[in-house]
Amino acid sequence: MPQTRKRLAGTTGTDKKGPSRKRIQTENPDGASAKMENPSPQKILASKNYGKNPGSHWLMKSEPESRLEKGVDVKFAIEDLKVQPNQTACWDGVRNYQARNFLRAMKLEEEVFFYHSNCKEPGIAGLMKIVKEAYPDHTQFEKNNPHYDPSSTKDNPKWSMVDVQFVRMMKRFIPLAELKTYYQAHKATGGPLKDMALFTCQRLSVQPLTQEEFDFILSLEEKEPS
DNA sequence: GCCAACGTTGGC
DNA sequence: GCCAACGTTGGC
Repeated sequence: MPQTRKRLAGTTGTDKKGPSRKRIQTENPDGASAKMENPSPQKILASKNYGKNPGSHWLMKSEPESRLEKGVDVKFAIEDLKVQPNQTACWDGVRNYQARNFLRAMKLEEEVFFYHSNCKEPGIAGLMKIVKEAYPDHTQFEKNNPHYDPSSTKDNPKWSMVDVQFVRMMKRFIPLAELKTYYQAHKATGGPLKDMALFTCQRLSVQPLTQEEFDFILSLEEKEPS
């Protein structure tokens, strides 16, 4: 089993600091209209049975550039997946409940966009598929792992992972900036990306896509970069 | 169970 | 390197 490290979402926050508190709440820049009309990300995700049906599509984020987390490099680019034995790796280290629940909903053979985050050019790099459904993430029990969770027990593991296999690179890299342009246009016109989780649930590292979102993004491969 | 503020995410 | 956004923590 390949041991790979991916950047994880979420905060386990196992070691709490001292009692000092000083952060001030950030103010909404446009003052008066503090309450947005937008439905909450949770409502959006809940409203569509995302991830509940067989044949769902997904997007998972990973960092393609080196970055140390507790002294361990969390870099994992699509090129790193490609050179694993069987081009397969376990997607470990997810420490966010919503993301974990999506991992647990994933079914064999479902397709997943490999998204490069926290890097020079963020965006969708390629396609992979689920080759093993959710099982306990071993890194939660490893004291020296950056994603060690002392609150989890082997009897009742908190965190799950899946195995993914490389399918192919995108015919061209689909940059975040381009997706965002479509998202903003579609929000106004009601196009396929109007609720895309990449923008409505910005910090979610494992997220579902509708068939329409998935198909639209694939169609961008054939288009000129905009 | 509320909610202040902490710490992380991740684009820019 | 900055910092907005936001999920999580923990005092009360």
